[in-house]
Amino acid sequence: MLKMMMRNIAASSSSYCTSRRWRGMPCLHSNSTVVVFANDYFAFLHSQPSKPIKSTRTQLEQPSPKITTVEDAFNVFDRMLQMRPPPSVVRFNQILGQVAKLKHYSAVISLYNQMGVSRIGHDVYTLTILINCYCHLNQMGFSLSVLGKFFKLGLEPDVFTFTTLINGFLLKNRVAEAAGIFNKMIAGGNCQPDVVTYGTLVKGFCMKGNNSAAIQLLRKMEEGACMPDLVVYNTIIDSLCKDAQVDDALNLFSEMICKGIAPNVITYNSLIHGVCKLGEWKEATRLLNEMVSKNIFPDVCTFNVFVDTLCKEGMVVEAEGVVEMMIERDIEPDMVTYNSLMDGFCLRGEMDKAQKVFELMHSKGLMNVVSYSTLINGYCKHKKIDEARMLFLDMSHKGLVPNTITYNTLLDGFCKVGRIDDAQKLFSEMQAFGQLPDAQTYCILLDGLCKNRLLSRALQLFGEMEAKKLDIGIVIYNILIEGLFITGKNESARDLFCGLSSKGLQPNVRTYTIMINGLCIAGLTSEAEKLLVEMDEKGCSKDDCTYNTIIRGLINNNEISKATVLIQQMVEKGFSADASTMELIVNLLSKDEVDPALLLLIKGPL
DNA sequence: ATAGGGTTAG
Repeated sequence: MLKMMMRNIAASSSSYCTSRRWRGMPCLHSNSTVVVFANDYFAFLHSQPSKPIKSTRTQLEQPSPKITTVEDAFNVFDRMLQMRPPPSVVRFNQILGQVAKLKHYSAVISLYNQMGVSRIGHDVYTLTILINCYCHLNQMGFSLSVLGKFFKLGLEPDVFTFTTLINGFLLKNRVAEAAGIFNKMIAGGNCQPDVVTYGTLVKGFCMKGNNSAAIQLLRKMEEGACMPDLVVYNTIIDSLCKDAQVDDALNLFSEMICKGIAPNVITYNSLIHGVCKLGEWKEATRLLNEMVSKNIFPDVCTFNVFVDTLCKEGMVVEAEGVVEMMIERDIEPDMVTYNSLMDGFCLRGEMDKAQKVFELMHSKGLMNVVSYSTLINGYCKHKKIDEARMLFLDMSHKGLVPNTITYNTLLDGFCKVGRIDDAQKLFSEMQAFGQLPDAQTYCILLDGLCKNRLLSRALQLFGEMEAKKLDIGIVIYNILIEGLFITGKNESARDLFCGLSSKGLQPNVRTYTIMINGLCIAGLTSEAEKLLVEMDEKGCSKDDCTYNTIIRGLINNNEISKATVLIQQMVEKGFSADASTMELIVNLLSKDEVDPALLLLIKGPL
């Protein structure tokens, strides 16, 4: 089996380079890095003992039957309500708590209402569970009215209650209110925040992308307020990893260990995810080795990170190998696993295989909104819009509610095949069904309108965005500027660009590239070159797209020597010519208009 | 005895 997998890897490795991360590096090299990793990884896994199988004794020792479904809960609850005298509120709380853990928050609320009808009393625990459910259902208003109930009943909210509320506000991005409760706790004296309260706030900072504030709070905790625990460290380590600050994460990781706090599987999963995203396979393997040497065993999440990373690098065959290994090791692949695999096939355009995974999931009863969105995305990206639409209709029949991401995916699909009217219909439809458009929705639609040269409709949409007081960022202006160039409104494009700073916005690398492209097409290469200088001055570094754009622009305007200088610069910086730039260069070479050494430079040593 | 914070996929 392993040998078979190795053969698969060897056979498939040379052609499987779709990595964006290693763009600019010779393809073969990047692949061999991955293969080295994959070999190490597979060999490594086989050399490790399996995770100890849970003894059946502990299962027998469980005092009460565990509730695994909402139906169970309703049945047990019914029986309890009929008992005379009724069981204590503690028993009811246990059921509510378990259903809440299953994330069936509205079920908890209806169970709670049944308690009320049967005149079962409730206590601080009950109400705290209730608040938590309303928080997760985005109904902070009800959460607060439950808080009012405390006072009416003469109950004292405790640190659990306040922490739950703080978490609720943070989930809704209402940081000020969350901080308000926290400060009142500190000032109040009788209910001080504990490590969970601090941990919740740390998470809030991390969600806002403010890692340094999170670390500051950590330091404050260390000073004595209350000692940080593993969860607090995990929160920050994960956030650092998500922001590609893996070195900082690893430093914090060592610091944590020095303080005597042992990492767990979650810590390692975050770190492995972080290094995988950077393409650092060796480091991922090292961490995997390290965790097992500490008797921390990879779980479904760990494997999913590897499956997903391999899929995103185009190595679906290898990812399938990892899935087989999971099964071998008694770790059941879950929705996340299959969704990643499906996405991997979609990325490679192997839609039949993606469809097969989808059907497999269906037969296992493992389908969620993400599964549909992923496959819809696959079909859209390959312009099979009708298949995508069918799936979209099918998911509603299965009782799955399309979310904003699903709508965005399909919207983009319609736009990319030029079906703008369908897109705008869907845009109204999503709002009618209560799915709020987000920033990305507007970007997709605006871009669709611009790319299809429907500038007046684009400007109308932009007007709506302004009227709704939406936060209009640089990405939206990039789309508009490009749209103005596409429709030949060069002057307006330049005006919009020049007016950015007055709106408090900084052009980014994409903005400059769009400007450079537009100016070159208009024949204004010297102005485009001025922007290149401006980028340097403003510390906005050029990417491969910028280089390809200016080089193409110069060649098309017959400024070959200037183009040559930039080609050299591009290669020195580790970027490479894309297909269309390459075509232009090859064309020049055939006309003897450029130094043949240049081709070698671009293509690399033959 | 029962309640609150941390990991993976579109």
